[in-house]
Amino acid sequence: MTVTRGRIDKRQAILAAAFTVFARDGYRQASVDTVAATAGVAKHTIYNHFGDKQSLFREAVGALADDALARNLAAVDLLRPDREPAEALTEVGLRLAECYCDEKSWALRRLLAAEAGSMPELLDIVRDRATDKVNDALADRFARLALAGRLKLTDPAVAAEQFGALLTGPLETRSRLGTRTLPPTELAEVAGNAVQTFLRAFGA
Amino acid sequence: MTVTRGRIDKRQAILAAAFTVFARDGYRQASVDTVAATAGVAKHTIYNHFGDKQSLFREAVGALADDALARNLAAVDLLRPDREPAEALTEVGLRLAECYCDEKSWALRRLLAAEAGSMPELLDIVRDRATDKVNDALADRFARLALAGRLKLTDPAVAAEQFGALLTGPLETRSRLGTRTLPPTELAEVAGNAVQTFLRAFGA
DNA sequence: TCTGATCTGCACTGGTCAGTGCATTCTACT
DNA sequence: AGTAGAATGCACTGACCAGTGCAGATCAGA
Repeated sequence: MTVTRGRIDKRQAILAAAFTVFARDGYRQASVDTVAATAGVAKHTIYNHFGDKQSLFREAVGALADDALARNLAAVDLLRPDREPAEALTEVGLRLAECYCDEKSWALRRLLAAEAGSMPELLDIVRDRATDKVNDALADRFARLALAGRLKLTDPAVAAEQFGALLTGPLETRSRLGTRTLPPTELAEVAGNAVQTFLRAFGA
Repeated sequence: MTVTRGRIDKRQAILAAAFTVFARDGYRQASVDTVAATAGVAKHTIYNHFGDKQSLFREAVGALADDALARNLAAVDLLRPDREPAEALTEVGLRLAECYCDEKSWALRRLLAAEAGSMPELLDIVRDRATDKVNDALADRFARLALAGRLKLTDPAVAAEQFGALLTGPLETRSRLGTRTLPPTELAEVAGNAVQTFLRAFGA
């Protein structure tokens, strides 16, 4: 359609294929040839677009972070101050847990951990583009709930940090770093436990 | 001294060097030649002892898990039912946080995450030899405290899971997967926050 | 139809590395 | 002193892979 439409399509296809392959094989193990084959594209095309393997990896990770951000913010957005906290928190907790346990989210975290040593800037990319914003949004909602007298807390940021921890910690352990898929009932159980403890500590 | 003393010493030296190198370079990137050089040993000696690179890695990870287990259990052991829970929990929390933030512990977790896809049995090794036992010990202490009327909780295992999560979650975020070293004051802050929230939820 | 940019297929270089083979040396025990 | 198991040094194979070069195909817009 537009001047560079075909070019943009290739780029997207490459990024998607890249993440798939990196997620499956790991950054080092994955070969650019495999990415090219998966994307249905010549290896040269990849180098034309991204320069080298590392830049391709960075961009693929960034794209995934943007994806994750959108889904997480949509979940947090359900936490409106006029809703009953217990009910709203349970829904938000479950949604966030689902985001966190998404296959691609696990892959992203494993890739980050694997390459944190050699490419520490990756962590900043993901934090700047996703993690921090989700945490801020959650803290903002908590602050509003506190103002409305529906939560008792001194520091909304800490509350957000801990709500997240109560979800992610158990999920990480139980799903074995994402190598085991949790049944929906267990997801709900973890979210329920988190909300229960959170409200015991901070409920009005 | 004994018949195989020299042999055992070599083995230990290799395991220590292996973990150091794997921790620094990652499993794929690390070369057996580098491990041999670091251990001050011929490459052949490594293959004599461990067969191949993967087995060496497994054994090095297992040894680290044993180390970590000992230090974590020592921390949990401070939680005696006759102590004031607030005080004891704070001390235990801080100790556990220190264990968790140990340089080698971070390296171990990063290696696990990196290779979880290709060697899922690693996760079982570490869980069987360390994680599960620490959690069980903690749950056991919580159960005793509840019996003594010093905690109000329905499920000690869930309480232990969540106490751990309140520590590890914030530590993971703040230290950026272990790439940033937390100042002792921040460690204490995280532990303090965790204990405060935990006692708000479960304190008698 | 022409032109320039992009894409493709293929072959190639240079480098790394796991694992092996062999001849030699060391060490501990008898 | 003698012997067997262990350790060493070194050279080598086979495989994998990032990145490049080139010659030709494709497709856009003028």
